[in-house]
Amino acid sequence: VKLNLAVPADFDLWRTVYSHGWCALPPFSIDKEERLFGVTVRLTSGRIVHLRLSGDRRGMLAIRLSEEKLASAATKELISHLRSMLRIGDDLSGFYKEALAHPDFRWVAETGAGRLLRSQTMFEDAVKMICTTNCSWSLTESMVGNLCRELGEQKGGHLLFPRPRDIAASSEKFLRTKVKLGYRAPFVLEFARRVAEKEIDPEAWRSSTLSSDELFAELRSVKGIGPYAAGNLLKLVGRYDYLGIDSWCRMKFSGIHRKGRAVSDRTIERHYAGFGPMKGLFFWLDVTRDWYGEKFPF
DNA sequence: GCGTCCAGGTCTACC
DNA sequence: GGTAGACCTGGACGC
Repeated sequence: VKLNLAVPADFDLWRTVYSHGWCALPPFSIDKEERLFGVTVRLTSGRIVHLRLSGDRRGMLAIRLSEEKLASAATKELISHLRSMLRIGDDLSGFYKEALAHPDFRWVAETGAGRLLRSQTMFEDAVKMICTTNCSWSLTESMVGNLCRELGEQKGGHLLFPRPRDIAASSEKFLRTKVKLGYRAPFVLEFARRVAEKEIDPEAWRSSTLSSDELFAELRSVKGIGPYAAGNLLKLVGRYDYLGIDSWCRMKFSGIHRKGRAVSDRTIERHYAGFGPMKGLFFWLDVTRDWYGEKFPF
């Protein structure tokens, strides 16, 4: 099945795909030769659908589905997930207006940058974020790949991220030795169990009416989610008032603004303090600016 | 080949 | 509320 989805004029598929590292982790995939973005989605019926997207036409997304047929309700659900993952409904016009006022950030509006790719669920985003902490990117890829292969599902060679109950049914030993989560294993297991038992509802974080400070505190109450992880998860629910600094950002900031000299987080905080509630997005785009000159940044 | 260091941090214990 | 030390893993680095 082929579908066309209308998107806002300022939406750019590849800027969104390469907004951060998630596009390199399953259930996302990139076909560089065909210039297609792949994603596998689980519908509430349990059906698994693989999509391949091309964004060559401005204002339109061309979608190819792995299915021969799909009922209209299922198609509607699929589109809804896609819009959420690609942040198609996010209104960035205010942000772009503000960006145009900063000479160093005019490129942001011109290139359609600023939509940060997210997973089908907030649970998946949170577990992946824990898997980025205190390790190299290659280890993050290994942990997420192992979670999908060992506990998720597969269809047609396409991996799907495990549900909370799939992880909850495993054990700390399995997560340590097979999935290679290391000391993160008890954190991920406890989080998955609390979500599976409906003690925590990560999906509600996306529409929470709490203030950002309160939501930040709630995210921090999950073991394994510290200031870095909470700050970046807030960005994935559309709140950009925390920076979510890690050593990679620190190094990039130092190269861009301090000639490579070591910088403290307080210095970085001060640098973006004048950017208001969108400072987290200004910060992230600043340190990833060199990605936007590349066809495939990684 | 082997030991050490540290990375896209966080927790706990202790002050 | 601030800080030291421990923590899994694996790749980079020095010897």
